[in-house]
Amino acid sequence: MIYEDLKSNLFITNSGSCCRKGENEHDGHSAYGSRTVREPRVVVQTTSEIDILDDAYRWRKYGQKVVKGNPNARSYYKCTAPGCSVRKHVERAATNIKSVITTYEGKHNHDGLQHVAAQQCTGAPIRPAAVNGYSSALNFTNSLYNPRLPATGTQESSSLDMLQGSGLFGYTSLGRSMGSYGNNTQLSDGVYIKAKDERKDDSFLESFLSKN
DNA sequence: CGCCTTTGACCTGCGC
DNA sequence: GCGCAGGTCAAAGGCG
Repeated sequence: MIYEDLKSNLFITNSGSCCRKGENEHDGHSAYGSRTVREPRVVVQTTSEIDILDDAYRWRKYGQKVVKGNPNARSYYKCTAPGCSVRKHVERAATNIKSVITTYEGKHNHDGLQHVAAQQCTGAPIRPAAVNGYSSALNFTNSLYNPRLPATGTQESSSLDMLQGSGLFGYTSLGRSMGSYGNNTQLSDGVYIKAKDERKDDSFLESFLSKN
């Protein structure tokens, strides 16, 4: 209802916009405030009860911050895979509590699915706490998993197709892992991709896709 | 025991 | 130069 302004935003941006100092350092280890985010950035906006869009990778939360203009804190996650420095930020839209904006930075240098598969084989949890915290409030439609949601479904669910269609992030397969959690991560309707900078998007997307 | 979340402090970049 | 805002680190505690 309210997500007028925010609705339907799944866009990929290629950052590097902001700053650039110390780009060699990568990993952001050398500097604290490494807004030196030079990696491709993908912004995914979903309409979901849960904060976390489970994407077949394991993430460790390393920080949380309240950003200006948004009463909802933004959470910072890092991919826990060794050698993988991909980060993501998750925040709820100020205007719509159900809108979850997830920003990915960097490229996974490993196979998320296999990673997950391994996790699942070993019985290791993938996204424990954060998801669990919300799971009770969910009805497990698991729309990401189901590529063929009934057209009569909600607006949110219908948007999935677009995502699936674009193959973005290979969410098609990611859904598998999501299925295991039963996350009801629904993308808002009219999801689209916006490439700010075409240059790296492709490789970035490819990397996402190739991992699946 | 290992992994993850929480939380406060710290650092950096940017605008004024 | 100063203050603000955003981003990250690291210690402590919790949970499976």
